[in-house]
Amino acid sequence: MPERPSERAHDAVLQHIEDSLRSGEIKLGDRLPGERALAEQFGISRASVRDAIRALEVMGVVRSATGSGPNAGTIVVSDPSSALGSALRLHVASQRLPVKDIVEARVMMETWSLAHAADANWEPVQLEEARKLLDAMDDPALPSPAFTALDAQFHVALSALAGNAVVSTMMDSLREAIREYVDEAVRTRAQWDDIVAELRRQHREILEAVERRDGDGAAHLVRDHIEWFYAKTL
Amino acid sequence: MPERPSERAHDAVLQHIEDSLRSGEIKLGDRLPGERALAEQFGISRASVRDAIRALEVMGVVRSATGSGPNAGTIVVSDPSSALGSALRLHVASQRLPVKDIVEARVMMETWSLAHAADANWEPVQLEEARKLLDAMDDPALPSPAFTALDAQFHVALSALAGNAVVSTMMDSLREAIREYVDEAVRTRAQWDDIVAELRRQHREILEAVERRDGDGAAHLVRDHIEWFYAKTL
DNA sequence: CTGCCACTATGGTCAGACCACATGGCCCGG
DNA sequence: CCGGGCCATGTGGTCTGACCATAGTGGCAG
Repeated sequence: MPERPSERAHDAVLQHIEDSLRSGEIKLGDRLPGERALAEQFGISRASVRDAIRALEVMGVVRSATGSGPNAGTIVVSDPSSALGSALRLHVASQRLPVKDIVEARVMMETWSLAHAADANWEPVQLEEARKLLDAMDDPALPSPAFTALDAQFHVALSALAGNAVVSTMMDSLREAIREYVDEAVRTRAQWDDIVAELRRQHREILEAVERRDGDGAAHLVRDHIEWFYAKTL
Repeated sequence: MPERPSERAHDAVLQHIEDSLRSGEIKLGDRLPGERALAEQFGISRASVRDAIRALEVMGVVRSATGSGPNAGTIVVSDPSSALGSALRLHVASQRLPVKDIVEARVMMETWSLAHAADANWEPVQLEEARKLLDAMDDPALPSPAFTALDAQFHVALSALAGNAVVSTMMDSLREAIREYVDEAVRTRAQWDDIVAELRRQHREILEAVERRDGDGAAHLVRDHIEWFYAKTL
């Protein structure tokens, strides 16, 4: 198999980073060598190194910052949610992925999460944080974008109870992908106050179902909750 | 709204492309202007344009090719699966996303797909293509990587029956994220021939359940199928 | 001891050049 | 008139070297 399809200069860096990540040689929070150092190390130009870094940044694997000190440079983070969210958002924009399917997928994941949360081992503090989010959402003076942001955090917090990082990450991504879409729809919506009141009620109801370990009940409630909201706004 | 959070030079291009995508000004299959043209158009350097193009490429929104002619240049494609798959693979490598959760998420999506496929309107030709994949997998001389590749296609074809682009895309991504992982496990596995024989049997069984519109049956079969396979190999 | 400021290392951007590649048309020979 | 080979052209890919903006750091002066 003498195939060498990846002669691209920056692929070498990409491959090396991935291998180092897999072997544990570099891990979350570590700083990568500077771009100039990597360029010399691999015998390629700094521009090509930047290509690789850019790719990693888009995928949410690293974060770059200028300046000096411990917070500067290229640091290994792990933020799959926003990375996947951005990608999905663009594919929604290009009409490759219908919004309807996004919502449907979200219902699938969220019902699954709550159904499984009933049998999972989560810390009571997790539920408490979700409740604090609901308390914050009770503020009548809250502008709608702030409300929807808290709403997103609440749903992510709930889905995290199932203990599956992939599912909650993807849920977060889906939400992020259509966030602007939803905010725009909400902004032009009359009767927003009435909708918010109903959302608050439904949220409390869902939280109580989770609290009493009623997985099926919580799943049904959240399905109705999401579908009601999207029917009302979109 | 005097906010200018995006001072980055390449963000302007990114934003413009996204807007053009959303407005339908550019659509799938279109060619973007050349990098030099874009640089002049936005008053930035070609390097910054390349940063934006690279980001789009990583997200699976465009594809770049050298040379001239209709197949060269930067073309709008829409390949979310491989893009999300690559990103997920790296996050698995960095141990941010456990393989166990990937498999669990895959079970969730695939059971959902088959359960919904029973009520969905799919073309009989879709089932026929899935069957052809199974026929190809009957070849006893098939090397294991080719078998698992066909297996992946079969599962994607099945999940496509539910008619949800987001779910089948994510399923494909999950599969891609742990493909090398699975292939490696399979390669070092004794009794591979026996496993393949059982996989073939289960595949036919699943296909038949879908064919007779038995959604619950198909869902249960595919759950057992996936969990059996991963218990056997990983 | 304190506050200011130059120094330094980082990523971000720019400019201009050359390379590898694929096409399409031109030219020349048949 | 036709066919094949060759080169002009335009594409992305890479390289070089420079300068800018930023943010810690450490020394220096008060």
